[in-house]
Amino acid sequence: MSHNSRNLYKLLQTCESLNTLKQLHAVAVTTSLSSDPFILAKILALSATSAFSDLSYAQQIFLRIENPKTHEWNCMIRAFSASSTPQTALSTYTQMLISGESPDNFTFPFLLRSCSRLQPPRSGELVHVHVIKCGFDGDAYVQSSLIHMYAKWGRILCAHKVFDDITAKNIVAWTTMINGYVRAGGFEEAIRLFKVMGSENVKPDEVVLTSVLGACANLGDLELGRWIHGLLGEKDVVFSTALVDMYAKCGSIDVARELFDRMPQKDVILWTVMISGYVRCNCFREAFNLFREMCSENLMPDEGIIVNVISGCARSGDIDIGKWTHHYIEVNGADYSVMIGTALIDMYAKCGEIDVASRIFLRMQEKNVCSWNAMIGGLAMHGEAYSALDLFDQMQRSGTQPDEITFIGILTACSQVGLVGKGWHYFNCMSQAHGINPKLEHYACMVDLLGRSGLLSEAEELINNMPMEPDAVVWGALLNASRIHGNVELAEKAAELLLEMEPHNHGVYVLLSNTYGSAKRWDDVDNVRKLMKSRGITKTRGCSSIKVNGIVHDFVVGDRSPVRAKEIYEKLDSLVKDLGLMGYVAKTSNVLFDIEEEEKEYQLSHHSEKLAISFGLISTSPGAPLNIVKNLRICEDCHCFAKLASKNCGRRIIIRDLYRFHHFERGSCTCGDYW
DNA sequence: TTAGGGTTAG
Repeated sequence: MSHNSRNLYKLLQTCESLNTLKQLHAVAVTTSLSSDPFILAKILALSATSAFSDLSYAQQIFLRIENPKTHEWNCMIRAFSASSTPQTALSTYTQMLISGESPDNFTFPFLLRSCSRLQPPRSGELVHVHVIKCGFDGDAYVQSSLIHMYAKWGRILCAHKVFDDITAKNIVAWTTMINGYVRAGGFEEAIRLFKVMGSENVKPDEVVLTSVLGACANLGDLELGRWIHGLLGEKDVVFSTALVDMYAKCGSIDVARELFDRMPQKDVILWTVMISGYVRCNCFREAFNLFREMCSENLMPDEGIIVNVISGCARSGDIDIGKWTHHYIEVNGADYSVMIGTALIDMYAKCGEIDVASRIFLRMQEKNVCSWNAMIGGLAMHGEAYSALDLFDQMQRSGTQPDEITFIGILTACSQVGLVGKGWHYFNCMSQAHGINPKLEHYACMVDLLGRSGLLSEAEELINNMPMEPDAVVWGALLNASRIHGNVELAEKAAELLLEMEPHNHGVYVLLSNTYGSAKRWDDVDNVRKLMKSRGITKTRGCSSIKVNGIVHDFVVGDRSPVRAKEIYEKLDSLVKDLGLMGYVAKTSNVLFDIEEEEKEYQLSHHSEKLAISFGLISTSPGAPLNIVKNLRICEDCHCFAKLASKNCGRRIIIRDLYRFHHFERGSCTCGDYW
């Protein structure tokens, strides 16, 4: 190396921006120093893989290298492996082989990283064969890269096979394997491996412990999580973020917040973790406050945070914040991503604005299975069963493969309109045509569908033939169906099993009691109430909220204090009267007390008032006349007034057909409000 | 020049 070359090389080593690099490159060209292989290789490396890399610039340089050696090829493969087009790394590798250069131990880790980012198996398996042929299967770096690739593809057994074949496993191999299990949802296995690692005297570091924290978070293993915290304290931001996430997911949201506040430097992921922690704990106000705090600090929220905030709105039913966030996206960014679009569809659907959800869905350029699922599920939730089924056909025509969530939406849709035959068809289709084995949730949907349609013995038979143990949701569906169809015997059986599983679930007592009430078995009603009392179980009072112009109005059963209560109840009385003229007769058999018919009817209509208001049947806007909104319907079971829409104020209205509605609170019908 | 770690939608 000449004196000039050495000086230029030194300058290149201190180069920190693309501009400087380009200037130094110009110097090299004008002084003919670019013919020096060391100089050119350094310029190539900086343009291809540095923090300020420019891939097309690197490609231009590479093309001018006459006979690139393995080192230069590696440089390009490495650059492509991290680029948005990882498949280019593979074609570069092929060109390298054609050019006559051989891969070395550095080539494969880059190449395998590219493969891990592509759909399996593509060329990944072929690269694995090359690894073996070239004799690099004993290289520790290559082995870890192979484990990583298979694990990322979800082929955890292949990954484990590679792992098992390593005679001297280093900490990186252990970490890759443990993390592979965490990604695949094998949390217990991850922790088991971590313990084996300890028994083999491999000292854990913060990287492997970060993965183990992920397993603790998902298993709710606060004890192990705390132990890890005690072991390392609060290391770098990645480890500390995993700690915050672990505490939040284990329910210790306050500890998570303390840690978050203590962090000297907060990056976007840390903010996301804290906000999503609040959303998960149903602390929506805190989540939103933190989101605004972040925005006010001029930190640009990324996709993850926005998705979190929107999903918080979907769950809390706070459409105002949802719309604010939607507006924020429209103002600050152009098109929204698949994830944000999907979250918006879900939010609008759950907040009752299915038309807005549909418009967003139609506008989305790119859709994945989640987007279709959100829309199908949204339509099903709104009782638009046939639209949901049509969309399912469209989805298949578009080439998107349905998954297990899709079928939950489809079966829910069938349940809405009592499509028993179609329900069976889709249920069977799942495994036969799509290779998806029905899970507990699908069985619960089928039991619900059959049960509601009056096919109680078929529903019971399905439960008896399930390949897994039925859970509380499945028995709950049967109990509810038994209540609807007045089958006391079956209701008792379901309730008994349910109470074994969930002795404190007041909904079970309510449903059972209602079933006895329908059968006029007042002594049994009384017994259930005594049982509840002796077990210290109290029924939470039914409550609905509606937010009008930023003010939340709560309507609790029997509470007559809401704003404009007098007007509302007067309106309601006239509504009930009109309904009577229209031929509506309240079905009072579900009311539990052995009271006069007239009194029952009164209770029913005035229970319904809060729902009528909640669901927008009666406008409560200040100054606005109390109008009855169109599309009034009555729930045959619980007599609520409902509109052809649903709101997710912690409750859902599920529509079966034009004049038959059912009002649910996550699995148990709130008809139980009529105590 | 090479391998391992944190979040997020249905």
